[in-house]
This record gives sequence, C-alpha cells and structure tokens, in this order.
Amino acid sequence: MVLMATKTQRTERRTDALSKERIVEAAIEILDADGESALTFRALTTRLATGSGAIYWHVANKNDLLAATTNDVIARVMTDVASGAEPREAIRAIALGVFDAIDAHPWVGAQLSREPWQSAMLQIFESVGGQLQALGVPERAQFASASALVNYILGVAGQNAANARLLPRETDRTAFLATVAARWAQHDPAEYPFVHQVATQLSEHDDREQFLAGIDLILAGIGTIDPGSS
Amino acid sequence: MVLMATKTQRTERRTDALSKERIVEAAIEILDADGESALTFRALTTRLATGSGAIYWHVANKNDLLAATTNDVIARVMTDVASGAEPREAIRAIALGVFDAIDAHPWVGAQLSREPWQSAMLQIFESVGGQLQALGVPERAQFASASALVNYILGVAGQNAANARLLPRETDRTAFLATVAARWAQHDPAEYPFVHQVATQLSEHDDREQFLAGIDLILAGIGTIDPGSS
DNA sequence: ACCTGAACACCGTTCAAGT
DNA sequence: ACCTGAACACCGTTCAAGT
Repeated sequence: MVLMATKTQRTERRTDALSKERIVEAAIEILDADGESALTFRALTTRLATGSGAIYWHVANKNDLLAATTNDVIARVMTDVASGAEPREAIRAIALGVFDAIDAHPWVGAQLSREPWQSAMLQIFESVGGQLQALGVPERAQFASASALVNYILGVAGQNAANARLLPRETDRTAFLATVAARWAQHDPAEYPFVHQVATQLSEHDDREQFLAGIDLILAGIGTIDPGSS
Repeated sequence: MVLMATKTQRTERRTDALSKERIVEAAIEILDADGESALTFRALTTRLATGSGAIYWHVANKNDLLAATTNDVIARVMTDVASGAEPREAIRAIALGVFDAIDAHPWVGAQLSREPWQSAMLQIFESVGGQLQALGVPERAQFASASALVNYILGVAGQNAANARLLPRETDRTAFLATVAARWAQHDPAEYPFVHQVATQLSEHDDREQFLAGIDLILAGIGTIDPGSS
C-alpha cells in the first residue's frame, strides 16, 4: 500500500504530516515519559521535527494543547467503561477508571482540577449523571448529587497528581506514604491530635480502596435522599 | 515608641527590614490584586524595593512562597472558625470558611489542590477530623470520612479557582454561569442528555449552597456507618 | 547576616518569509 | 494552506560582590 502510494500520490499528504492528533499524541508521550515540566514547545518541535509556528497552526496555545491531551485520555476511559452494569457499580467503575487513568498519567489529574468546565469534565459529569438517573435519584437532587461525586473525583485527582509530582520517580507508594506519615507524626500531638492519631492508618491504607470508600460514602448519602413526590 | 527608639536602637533593625512575613504579605497583595500570573519575583522586588537575591534569602523558591501564602490564609480561616458549635455545624462552618476564603482569594484554591500534603491542608484535615470524633464516628471510619470531606473541599477549591481564572474580572457570577449553561446546552442532546437536562439548573444554582449540599450528602453518608463495636 | 542586581538558562508566543 | 525558525518579551534562579 505505502509503496504503491509513492507513485500515484496526488491529493494525499505525506503520511507524517502534522495534525492536531499527532501533536496531542506526541505531547502525551512527553508528559508520560518526563512529566508536566518537560512539555515545552521546544521539546515538541524537536520530537516532531518541525518549527514552533507549525504547532501553533494546529493548536491555539499551550492551554489548548493540555486540554486536548486530557480530553483524549478521559475519552478513552469513558468508552472503556460505558458498558451497562448496575448503576451503583457503574459509578464505581467510572470513578475507578478516572482514578487509574490519573495513576497512569498523573498530569491528567492536575489538568482536570485546573480546567473543570472543559470537555473532559463534561464527559465524567455526563456518565455519572446518567447513572444517577438510572439509580432513581429524584430529579431535583440529580444535579447536586452528580456535582458532589464529580467534585470529589476532582479533589482526589488533584491530590494524586500532586503526590506523583512529589514522588521521586517510581518510588513505591508504601514507602512514600511512610514518609508522609512520619512527617505527620512529627507534629505536636497537642496541636494536631487527629492528624497524629491517624498517621499510622495513613501509611497502611490503600489509596485506591480509600478513594472508593469515599465514593461509597457519597453514594450512601445519596441513598438517604427522600424520593419525594417527583 | 518609634520616635524614642530612633535614638537608642541597637540590636533593632530598621522597621521595614525584609522578613518572610513581609514577603508573604506583599505576595498576597499582588495575588489578590492581579492574580496568580502577576506574582513574579520581579514584581515582588519592585514592590519591596529590593533585589531578587534578598527574597531568596528568606524564601527557598516560588513554591515555598506560594505554600506560605496559602498557609497564611487558611490559618486565619481556621482560627476564626475554631469556636465550639455542634460538630455537624462546625464541619459546615469549616467547609464554608474555606469556600469563602477561596472566593476572596481564588489563587488559594489552585494552590490547595496542588500541594495537598502542605501545612494548609493539614490544618483543614485536623479541624474536620476533630469534629468527626466529636460526632461519634467510629474510629475505624474516621480517617476515610475525613479524607472524603477534605477531598471534596479540595475538588471544589480547584474548580472555584479555575472559574475565577476564567471570569473576565468582576463579572457577576450569574452572568458567568449563564454563559457556561449556554455552552452546555449547545452540546448534542443525544450524546449528552444529562448535561443538557441540568443546564438550566446550572444557571440558576447558588455555588455556595450547592457546595454545602455536597458536604451534607457526605455527612449523611457518614451517618449511615454502623457504629459497630468501636 | 543580609542585601544588590547583573547574568544565565530557560520559557510561550509571534511573525515575516518561505513552499 | 501549511510550515520554518529567528526574534521578542518575558520567566525563576544563581552568585559574585557589597555592607
């Protein structure tokens, strides 16, 4: 195919032509490999063997580029998760999908908590909202319930992204949590009794389980809503 | 006092000597007046009539400075709120205090969701945790409950900060929400039925009330926890 | 001990010029 | 229509030199 095309190409562009997709793809690779600070237009131009102006032809600015990369990752999560399970399970699956995506691409977390009205967020909001309807949450409470869940997911997203930024590259999670727990334990117990008390639990806990426990707590709260007349 | 001191000052420094407090104070003024992007070391040196090196003598780097400013604002909120009300009311007061602080200083929201293990977060965590104990939440559930509440607050913090960044300076909130709602309504109803449906509610809702509704939802969830054997 | 400010090594973004 | 890359106007941070 490719060999044939070399002869008769006419309206076809060279296969490596720039496009927003190719730029986004390259940006994701850089972000995953070396983190947020490594994504510069200079790094992009080098990787794509082009000039900075070429990138600006396809992308408005860096914010636009970051929104596009985040959107890309979240869209993939949402299509993977779309299948029809029981609503409560579906919500947990959506939440875990986002959680795992941020675990795999920590920069997504930072971006999500920075640009909440962007398309990525809309997709999460839509998925969660749809499941709440399926769950039979009364209409007047759907918006607030979806917001609570999404805000919670957003909060954890930012937190996990920050952790990943602090983590000195591939440190294992338990070692990191032990460090934070030790720092917590150092605070004056008189001034920070609660922090002091839960410091041990911190080093033992499983981030992912804890995240899910929070989702379940909110779902339990939603379960207490009076179905009312609607 | 000051006049007298001018004669016999010895170990005293000139009253306008630099200090971390003075730098933090100036940073907060810049952030409040012109937003995150306005806080540069050059702007700081101009305002403080000094050199960049002088600032670095008191502050490790820009991250350190931002953490200190956030810590300052949150500390003020926590001492204002500390009074002993009923636990559930106290938690609502803490949450609203943080919410209002971010409303007044949007950059705090961005920073909170960026540096969750910092001192500012610890203070919120401690306050919330203490109230959960007073509420009689069983010990095994305290950590997860506090985390859920704090993560939720964190998520809203980031969202509000982002909104403030989008807001073209002192636009009123309802006008802004109407714009977002209009954008939501533009999406294909077939693809985004839920978003489409709640778009109207979005433009009518009160951010602050909605925030509190989420807190109440989580508190309701916490209320369903089996007290167990402790 | 604390401060000065020039210098360094970067950024994102623009734009005249090319194809 | 799409791409090139030099140039611009910034950054945060360092450091020799001053007091």
